Amino acid sequence: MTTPLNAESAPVTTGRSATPIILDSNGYAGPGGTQQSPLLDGLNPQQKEAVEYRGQALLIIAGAGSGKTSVLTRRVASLLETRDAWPSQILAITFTNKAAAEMRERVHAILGQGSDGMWISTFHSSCVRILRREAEKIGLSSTFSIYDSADTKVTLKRIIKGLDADTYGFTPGSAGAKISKLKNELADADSYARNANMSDPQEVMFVEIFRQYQARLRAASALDFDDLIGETVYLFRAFPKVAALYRRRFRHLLVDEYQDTNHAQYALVHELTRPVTPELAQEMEDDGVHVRNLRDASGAIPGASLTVVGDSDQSIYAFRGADTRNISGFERDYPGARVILLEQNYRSTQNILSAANAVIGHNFDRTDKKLWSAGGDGEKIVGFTAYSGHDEAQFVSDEIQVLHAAGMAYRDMAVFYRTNAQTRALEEILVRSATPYRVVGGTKFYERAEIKDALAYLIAVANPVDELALRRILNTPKRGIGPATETGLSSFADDNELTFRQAMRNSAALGLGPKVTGAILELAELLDAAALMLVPTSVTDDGVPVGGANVSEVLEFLLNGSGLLAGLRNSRDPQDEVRAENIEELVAQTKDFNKENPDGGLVDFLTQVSLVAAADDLDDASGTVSLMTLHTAKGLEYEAVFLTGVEEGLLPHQMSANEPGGPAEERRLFYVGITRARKRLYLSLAMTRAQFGDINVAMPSRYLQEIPADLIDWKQSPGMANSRGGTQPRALNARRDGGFGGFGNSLGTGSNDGYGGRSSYGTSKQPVGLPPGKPKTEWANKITGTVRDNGGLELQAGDRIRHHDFGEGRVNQVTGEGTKRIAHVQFDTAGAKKLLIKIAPIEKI
DNA sequence: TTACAGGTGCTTTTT
DNA sequence: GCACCTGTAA
Repeated sequence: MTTPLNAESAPVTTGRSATPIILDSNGYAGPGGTQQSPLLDGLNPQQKEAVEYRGQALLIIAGAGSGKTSVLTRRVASLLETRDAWPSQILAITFTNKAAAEMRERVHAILGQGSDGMWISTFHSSCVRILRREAEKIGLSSTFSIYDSADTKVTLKRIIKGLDADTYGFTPGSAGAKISKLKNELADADSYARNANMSDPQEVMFVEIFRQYQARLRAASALDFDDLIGETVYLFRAFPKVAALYRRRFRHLLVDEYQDTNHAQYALVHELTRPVTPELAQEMEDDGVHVRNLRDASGAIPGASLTVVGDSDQSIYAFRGADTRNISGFERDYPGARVILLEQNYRSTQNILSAANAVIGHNFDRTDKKLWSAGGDGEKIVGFTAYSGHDEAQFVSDEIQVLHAAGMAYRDMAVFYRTNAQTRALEEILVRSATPYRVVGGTKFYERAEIKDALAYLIAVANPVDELALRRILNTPKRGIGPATETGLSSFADDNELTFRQAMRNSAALGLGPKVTGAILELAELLDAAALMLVPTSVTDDGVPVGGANVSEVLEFLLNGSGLLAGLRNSRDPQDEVRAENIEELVAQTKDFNKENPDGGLVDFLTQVSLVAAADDLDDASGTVSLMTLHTAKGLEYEAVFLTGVEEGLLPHQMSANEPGGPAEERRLFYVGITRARKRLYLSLAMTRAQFGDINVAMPSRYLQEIPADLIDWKQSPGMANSRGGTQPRALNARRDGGFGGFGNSLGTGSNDGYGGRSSYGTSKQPVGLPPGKPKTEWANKITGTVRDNGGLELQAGDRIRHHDFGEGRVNQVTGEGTKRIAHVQFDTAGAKKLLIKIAPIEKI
């Protein structure tokens, strides 16, 4: 379950009066006396200073595993304990809702008292909260919808179709990415148009797409993810008095993961920490807003104190507009800022840290920072080169079982990968080995079609002008309302300046068939009736409305009235049974929501659902292995980490190659992955990887050779590359003394015998490796021409073969063409495998 | 209007 | 390998 939305705290206009102690020129006054606060127990000197420092601006450079969360939490607790702040004066911004919930809990645990009124949430949640309050000021309904990327895509698709913009090469994806990027820079269609080369028809078209997109969102009273930040900045800039109220309220701002803030978020932080001018402060006072005890000698309200925590080495969201200059320019932006470095690592063994340091050291243009641990070297990193993605998954699964047998809980293990597509092979194998696992993020629950359908009903009730939601449910379940009718309704609405919903109510005027008209009216009435359910039946003396239906009641009413659930239940498609169960799960979630948020309304529920992050649905209590992308892994830690797919093209990813700073960002991603591990780290790669349904040969990642050889114990090494040929990435940190086959080498010559490097078994002292030089001779004998197809090996069903590792087996079938011919082999002991004939270590017998 | 068949293109990461 | 799109038949 996700983090409950906090009950709304007191509105700013009635906020409690503030404590006068905001600034302390000497830093920290201390909680009195010589006694050290228990808050500082077990902290090192740098951490202590980070907790106790009092001043306008503080930058904490926190290396991975340096106790950042603990410091941040204690700092908040300390601010409260020393009476430097009331809870309601604190705004702490975290990266995920989960981190926010954790922080809230820990502050509560430390202080044992209410942290009520404190805002601990993500950038997006905080902004929604502000925007819902101030919505009418910027021409929005307070029940505005929040569009996710899928909603954006659908909207853009319609616009592009309407403009025939695909002839200019625009796709919903490309246009969406560009718009998002601009919004992160706080640009809008007009400002973009002013600077664009408008003699370029493509630019003109883009501006038009951008304009129409914005207009559609407006008409639907909707904001996309980027707008949530951008519109809040706009609100503060356009309405100084509104901004002043929030500046007055939030006296202490704390921002986690500052290296991942984009320009819009940076601007937001700036707006919130700006001083209130004497004139404005006076105006507020005249309006009856209590500010006197906050004003300084000049009559102004000084800017709030700002604490940011970050680590540029862990910046992995540049593709989303994150700009590390925000962190590197902090001292320039906030003159007199204090900078504290946390370098001692409390998480990982020294071997893991040494690997991490070595890797990240290859990024230039960074302030050198070396993590160190007092915890000893620990185990070596385990390396494994698999034959295929499935083989790799098998290795991971086997090792998980070994660790588990040795007493490690499943929940303490995690498997990381670069792309979501890699889960397929992993899941297949984990299911087969009955390993309990869960995919964190991935295809998220709320992104499933049936869930989006059900939610669209709720959105249509909460925000009646949202055309997107209405059109989604118009013919779901099937009501005989086809695309022709849908566009008919839409243009009818446009022509008569009606909303889509009003057009539905007036559908009789369209002259459609009685059946279709009836279906449209029935849906409109259902939604109207649901909206009525929400209206409170009475009001208490304090003005609190009572009697309105809660979220689950409305949802169940809609599901029954629309027949959505019944339709799935009665379907003969077995998949629909699962979909029905998912909807039941959603109903259960609304009931949980009611319980956890007695005051929460429909809009609150929808907001919470819109803003869940991948990492939020992590349930620490579940005894399962966690599978997730490297991006999702940030901020988490595990006893044992499997970092899979450490291959060229995957890590670094192919797509990053053209982007400026791409390879460096990929390296940081690798670094983030490594530093998640506490005790055991496994790096694995595959020599072939299935992609887009066919199989490709993969190369070991360049980052592997950046790790000192003595830190890795290769169970199966990719082998030593290549002294001849020379175009391929060079030797990995395989042991130099052994005679490894040349994985990279043989690729370089356009051929491959498969398991060049299989001869090494890491710590094994047996001379299993081929003598140096011998492999070369062997290849020299075998290689004829540029491409060798495993010596021209022809296989057909029925043939017996011998495999280097799997032993003997029988070929059941041969599929594919040319270099991608695949033998489906039933091995006598190793089971069924698919092998790429060209490179598999096999011979016919 | 719906259902289905066949073709196409695609994946980096996410609030 | 799959999701999505398009075109066709009922």
